[in-house]
This record gives sequence, C-alpha cells and structure tokens, in this order.
Amino acid sequence: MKIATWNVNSLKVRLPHVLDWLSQHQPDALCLQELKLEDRNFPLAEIEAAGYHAAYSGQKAYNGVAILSKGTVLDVCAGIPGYEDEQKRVLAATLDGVRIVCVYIPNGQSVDSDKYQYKLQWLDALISWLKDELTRYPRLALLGDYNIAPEDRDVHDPKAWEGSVLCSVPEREAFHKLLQLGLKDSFRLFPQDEGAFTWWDYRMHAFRRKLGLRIDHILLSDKLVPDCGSCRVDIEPRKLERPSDHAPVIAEISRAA
DNA sequence: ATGGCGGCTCGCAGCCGA
Repeated sequence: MKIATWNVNSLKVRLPHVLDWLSQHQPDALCLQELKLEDRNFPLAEIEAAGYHAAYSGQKAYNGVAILSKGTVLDVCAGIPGYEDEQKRVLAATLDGVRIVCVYIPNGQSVDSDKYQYKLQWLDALISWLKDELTRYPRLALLGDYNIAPEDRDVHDPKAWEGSVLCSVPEREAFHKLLQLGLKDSFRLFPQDEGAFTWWDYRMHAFRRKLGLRIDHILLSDKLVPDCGSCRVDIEPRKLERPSDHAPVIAEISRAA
C-alpha cells in the first residue's frame, strides 16, 4: 500500500492540486494537514468523486487534519485522548490492519514564545499516547507535518538555523523520543539526494534557491519497517501555480503476508 | 532571514505559519 502525507495550507485553495495528485499517484491513504476549514465546508463530494473516502477533523482558519483513503477505515479517533486541545491536529484510523496516525504538530513560532511551550507539552502528550497506541496497534504509521527538522542534514543552512524553532535541541529530543518508542524515519531507510526537503518559505524564492527544511515525515513502527519498499518526497506540486509551501511525502508498504 | 509570501478573518490590517 502507498501512504502519503501533505500539508496543503488550505484545502479550499489546494483542492485542484490534491485531486490531480490523487489521480496521478493513487495512494491508498493520504494524510492532509492545515485544511483551514470547518467540517461543514469539507469538499466531500469532490473527494468521493475521485474515488476516496474521507475522515476529517477541521476548524475555521487554522489547523485541521484529514485522512483520505481508497478503502474504508475503522476506529477513527480525533485528537489525543485525555489531552484537552481546541486545535484540531490529530486524526487516527485503521486501514487494512495499519494504524494511520495523521499529525499536525504545533509550529512553536519561536523558542521564547508561549507557543513553543505549547509545542513541547503537546509533544509530551503525543508521545505518551503513542506508547499506548503502539501496544494496541503494532503496525502503526505516524505521518504528518512535524515542524521539526530532525538533523542538520535536514536543513539547508544548519548554522543559520541552529537553536531556532524547528531545529532546537528540545524539539529534536522530542523527535528522538518518538524514535525510542520503536518508530523509524522511513525516509532514512533509503539513500536520498542531499538537500531533500519538504518545506520552502514562500518568500525570497526559497524553492528555486533550494533553501528548504525537511519537516514532514513518515515514521513507521518496527513491525512495518521490513515491509517498507520506498520513501520519497515529491517536489513536483511545489512547482505549480499557487502551491502549498509543503511537498508531499510518500512511502510504499507491502501488505503483510 | 530584521522583511520579502500567502493563507485566514463578522477583511480594507493584523495574525499566523515555518
């Protein structure tokens, strides 16, 4: 099965790109972040016309996550159980025995802001929930916009970004804690080009100049790792008119025997 | 990268993203 993640930065604006991408790549599941729309405005008819089911948890103007899938999903769960949060950032569902967890991890704004503290607390809550979730669902994939560049090689200019939000030590430690749960960064299971990023600032022609960060990830539980055949970033949609500032990431998982 | 763009909103300026 093909699973993918894409921060679309407004599903209303990016719907044509999403529909084109679905028809081109035919993923079995596509996790979306930053829908920026309420559930009553979710473009369900268009998604269904493209041959996909949709589970979604949206809100006005900010955040919002969805899981589009070819097959029907089970046990849909929005949010982190037991963690009060008005911001719609998590959606989990089971597809063909694989627990798909779609996350939009808080941005954090800057290391000295309240939003950064929220980000770290939020990550703590995510980690303790996932520890539990992994015992229930050994075949689990955590896909989304992590807003964390795990290593210096995930940053176009590590010196300039050193210690700043998305790259700070506490954020990278939280990412490492996710790995310690028994998850692996599927992107690093395979040889990749240098300067492979998933996000480029809209400003300063950052995409053209290859000034990006790798902050969107697909982590796989140990049980899924042996079944993973590929993981790559598709930078093509970033070249379109009115693109999202993020590119999709896709991984291929062979079905369990 | 001091900002620069582009999305959003009881819009016509300010907030937020990363």
